[in-house]
Amino acid sequence: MTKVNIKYLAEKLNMAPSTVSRALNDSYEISQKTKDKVLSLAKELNYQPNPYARSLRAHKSKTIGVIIPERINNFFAQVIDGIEEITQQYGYHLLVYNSHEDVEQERKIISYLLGGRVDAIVMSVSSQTSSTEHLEQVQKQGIPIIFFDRIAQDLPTTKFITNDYQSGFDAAHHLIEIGCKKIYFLLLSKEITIGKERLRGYLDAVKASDLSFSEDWVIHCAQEEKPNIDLFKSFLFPMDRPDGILSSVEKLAITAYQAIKETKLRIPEDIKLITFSNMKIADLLDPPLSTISQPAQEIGRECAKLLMSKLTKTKPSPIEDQVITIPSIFHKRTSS
Amino acid sequence: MTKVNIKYLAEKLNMAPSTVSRALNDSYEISQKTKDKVLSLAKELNYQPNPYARSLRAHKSKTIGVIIPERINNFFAQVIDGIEEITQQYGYHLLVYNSHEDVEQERKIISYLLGGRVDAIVMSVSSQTSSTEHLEQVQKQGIPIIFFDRIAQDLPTTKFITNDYQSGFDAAHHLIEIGCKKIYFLLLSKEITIGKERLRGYLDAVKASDLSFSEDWVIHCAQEEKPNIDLFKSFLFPMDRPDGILSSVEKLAITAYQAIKETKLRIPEDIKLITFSNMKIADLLDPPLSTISQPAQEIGRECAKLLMSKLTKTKPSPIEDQVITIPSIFHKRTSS
DNA sequence: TGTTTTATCGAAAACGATTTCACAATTAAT
DNA sequence: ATTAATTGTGAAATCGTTTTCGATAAAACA
Repeated sequence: MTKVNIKYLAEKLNMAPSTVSRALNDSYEISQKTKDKVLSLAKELNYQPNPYARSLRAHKSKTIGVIIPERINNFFAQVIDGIEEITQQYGYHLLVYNSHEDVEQERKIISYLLGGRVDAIVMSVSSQTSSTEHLEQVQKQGIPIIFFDRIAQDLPTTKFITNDYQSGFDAAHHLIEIGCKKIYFLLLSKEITIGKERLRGYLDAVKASDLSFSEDWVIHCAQEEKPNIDLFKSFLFPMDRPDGILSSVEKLAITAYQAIKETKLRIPEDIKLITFSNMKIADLLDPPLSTISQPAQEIGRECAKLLMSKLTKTKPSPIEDQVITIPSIFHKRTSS
Repeated sequence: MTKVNIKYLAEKLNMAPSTVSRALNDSYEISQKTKDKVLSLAKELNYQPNPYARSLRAHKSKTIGVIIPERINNFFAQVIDGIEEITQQYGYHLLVYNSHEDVEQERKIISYLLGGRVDAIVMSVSSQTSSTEHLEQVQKQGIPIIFFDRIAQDLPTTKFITNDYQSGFDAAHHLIEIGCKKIYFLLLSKEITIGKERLRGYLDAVKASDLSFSEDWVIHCAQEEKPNIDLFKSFLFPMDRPDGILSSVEKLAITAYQAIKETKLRIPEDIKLITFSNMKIADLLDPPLSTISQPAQEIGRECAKLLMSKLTKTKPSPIEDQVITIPSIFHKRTSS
């Protein structure tokens, strides 16, 4: 199989490669007759331009790097769908990486992307990420990087988040209103911004009430499921157990459901539960789970729109340092 | 910002670019002293090789294209995690595309990938895909392509599937054994292989029993949720409703659960249900849902292992035409 | 008729890394 | 002491496109 490239087409047509290239790109300098000849042969031989030669020449890869901390998660899957929906219209490709909530992995991935493999990066940082040197590096290299959901607050760039503080406040307030006296907050990591913001909302709501809040209502959970099950059971069995739980991430709420099932406590009679989650089937759980769901696809679309507008402009304006908030929606179901 | 490339390093070091390149690649032809000088400057200036220049030269992209029909789906997410786990060890990157169960999209994606953007493709075809010309094209171009789960049967390549026939048979048999007299089979599309195989297993189990099977037990569903809800309700309300349902894909089982909820029928007393699904939380549904779950990550790993072994060999042997079966696991829960 | 536009195309450089070939300089062999 | 082999490096070609810079011929103008 001889690979069909521009030079090959040029030979066949008895023309210069430059002419063929221009014809393929519909340049005004080329006569219609020549264009027709080139295009027809190109189609006949099924010519496909080499993207790497192009990228090398143009210093553009038409590729976006996407880094998420977890792939088996509806929220992130929806965000990527949203990103793809837009980028695909502009002929951009998506290189997707999973950091598995691991900073080291995240650093490695970033280093892969530093050589110009992608034109921009959109990411949600791992729950371990506290230092952001590796992310600053990206900016220094001149590669646009934007964040969503779990953001690197200090980096001067655009970040898309939901109204985490407000949602945390509202959810806690709701639990208080329906009679909870002791509301635990499940936290995956102190590092990530969303955790902090949701916690802040919860704290303010609790403190604004006349509940006797204590520091140990905030539960610092592990990444893995096993230790969390044990942890949850340890506070569910005693007499002074909580009567409400607000989970800052879906994963922990699922584990809590499982732990509660084992204790024979009833939801919502004995204990009420609300979680941040983009699960599709919260309705079908036993009992249906109250959730705060994020506009994931829209977040993805907004990220992509911003990047596309920046990247396709000939005069590349820098990405503003701003935080854009897209509100979440609270779905009250039986669990609360 | 001056971009630091090999030529720039060479100038700084007063050496030829070729020497620098060789030093960076740890060539035996270069003295240790020179290597040290080059490496230290490269590190100092944070040199990153340009992947596109490399790819152009080497005719290799170190990139794998992954095409799935649905992103918000645990099965496919797990498969990709499995693929990434392996490919990442070899320094390969993943370009991920969602065909949204649409052949046209699928064709478009394939055409993007034809120009040598990826070294290989691993995919699961859309439920609409009946003709496979576009997939043959890929092979003609010399790009290895392998399939998993939803395979293109006629293409001579390696395909990874689960024991769909057997699982279909076993699930149907199980429903018969626990007393079902009228078992409907939910089919997403006649086109896809897994649907056909699972259906075949179901049919054989039903025909081996003394149930009075009728063609209309096989329900051809739509892609969207709305019409399916109506469709399901239309056969759930009448007196001659089924007392068992076997769903060939998760999505349809979820919709069925919702429809059943609206009819006030009880699961499993009035109607029993089993589905193919990789849902993590089948346990937490109301009632817990019996599933046949596929070893998704392992499928992904096996796909990637095969490709890596083929691609990293200097003497590239062709990919065999074979079907590799990795068995699913049946999880009996309350719904059956 | 002579000069300037305009239309159409080709030659060659460039993108950044790798590799083939060649060539010194040094060391080993005869 | 002369030749052969070895070691370390540089020059230049290459991968496939795009683009700059000309070049030619035809058309338009004076």
